[in-house]
Amino acid sequence: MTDSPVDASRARGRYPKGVARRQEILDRAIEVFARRGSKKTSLRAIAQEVGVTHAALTHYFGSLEELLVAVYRESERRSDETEPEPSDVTPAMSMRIAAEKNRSIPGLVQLYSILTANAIEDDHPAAQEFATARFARLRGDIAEQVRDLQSSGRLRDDLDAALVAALVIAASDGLQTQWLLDPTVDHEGALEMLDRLLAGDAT
Amino acid sequence: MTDSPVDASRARGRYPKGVARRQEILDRAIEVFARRGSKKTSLRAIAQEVGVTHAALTHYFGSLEELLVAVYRESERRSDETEPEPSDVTPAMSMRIAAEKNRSIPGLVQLYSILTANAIEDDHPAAQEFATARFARLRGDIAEQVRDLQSSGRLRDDLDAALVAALVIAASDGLQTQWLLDPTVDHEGALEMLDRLLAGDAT
DNA sequence: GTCTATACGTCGATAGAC
DNA sequence: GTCTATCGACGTATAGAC
Repeated sequence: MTDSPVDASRARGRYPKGVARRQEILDRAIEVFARRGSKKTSLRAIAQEVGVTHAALTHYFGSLEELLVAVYRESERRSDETEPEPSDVTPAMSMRIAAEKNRSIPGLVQLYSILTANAIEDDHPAAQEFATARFARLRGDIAEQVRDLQSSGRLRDDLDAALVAALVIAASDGLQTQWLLDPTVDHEGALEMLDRLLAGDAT
Repeated sequence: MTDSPVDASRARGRYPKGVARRQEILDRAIEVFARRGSKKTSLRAIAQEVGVTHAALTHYFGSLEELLVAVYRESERRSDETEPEPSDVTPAMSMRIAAEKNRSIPGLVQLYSILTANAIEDDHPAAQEFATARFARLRGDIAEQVRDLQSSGRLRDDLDAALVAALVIAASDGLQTQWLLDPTVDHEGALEMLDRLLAGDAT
C-alpha cells in the first residue's frame, strides 16, 4: 500500500499507461472540438470521432461533464502557455485578450457557456467545482492587478478592488453571450469603455 | 373564416377552451417552478407535477424548450405588472430591480441561465429566439434611458449609449451567475459602482 | 380539439466478459 | 484496460379514444 494509487477516490488515469492513454484521448477530443465546434457534445458522438467507445471515455474521465471540463481546462492551459499574460494591462483588457484567444477555437466559447450554465444547476458537481474555482481564481488575480494599478495611479483609487474584479469578469462573460447571439454587439468596445471608466478618464 | 384562428402556423391553444386550458397548465407549471426551483425540468417530471401526461404538454407548447420559454416569459410579465418600472432610475439600477424580482422566485434565475446557454447552441430555435429578442429589447430600452439621462446631464455624455446598454446588461447577467455560485459576491454593490462610474462621480 | 397510450431513437451510466 | 450488452430516463412523434 506504499505508493499504491488505490487510496484516492479519483483513481482514474493514475497508472503510467493510464495517464498516457488519457492524455492521448484528451488530445483527440480537443482536436475534435477545435475542428467542428461544440455540436453534438454527447459521449457517444465524441467517442466515435475520437475512435473509442463511449464506455472508454467514462472509464478515463468518469462522466461526460468531467470530460468537458478536462477539454476546456486543457485548451485554456495551452492558450496560456502559448501567449503568456503581459504584465502591464488594464483589467478589462486582460479579459479581452483571454476572450479573443478562446474565440479562435470554435466551440470553446459555447463549451464555457454550457459548463457555466450546468454549474448553477444542482447535481452537476464537476461543472460546479470548475466554475466556482475559475471565478474565485480570476477574481483574486484581477483584484490584485487592480490594486497594483491603483497604487501606481493608473486606476481610480476610490474603487473596491474586489468589486471591480467581479464587475470586469461579469462584463466580459455577459458581453460574450450577447456577442454570440448578435455579432454586431461590440464586445471589445464595451470593455474598452469600461477600462476608461475605471481609469477615471474625463473623455 | 371570419375570426377563425386556423390561419396562423402556431395553431396551438387558440380556441377559447384551448387557451384557457393552456393558461391553466402554465399557471401550474409556474407554481411548480416557484415551489421547488428548477430541479428536474424534464417534460415528464413537469407533467407529473402539473397532473397531466407529458404528451399533453407538447400538445399545448410544442416542445420542452417552448414550455420553458413560456414559463419564464409569463413569470417576467407578472413581475413587471406587479411592480411597474420607476421612470427615473439609472441604467444599472433598473437591471438591479429586475434581478431582485427574479431572485424572489426560486428557479427563475436558473431557468434564465439554462435558456441563455441553450440559445447559443445550435438547434435550439425557441431559446435562441427568446434570448435574441430579449437582449435586443433590453438594449434598446436601456440605450434610450441612457440618452435621456445624458440629455438631462445626469450621465456622462461622452459615452456611446448602445455600448453602455450592452455593458450594463452584461454586467448584471454575469454578476448574477457569479452570485449564484458564490453568494459573497456583491451583485448590488458592483452594479451601484458601475452606476457611479457612468454618472462620472469623482467619488 | 383535447388528451392518452404507446413506440422510437438517443442519451449517460454501469456491469461483466475478455 | 477496453469492449459489448443493457438499463432507465429522456424528447419527440403519432394513432386513436373521447
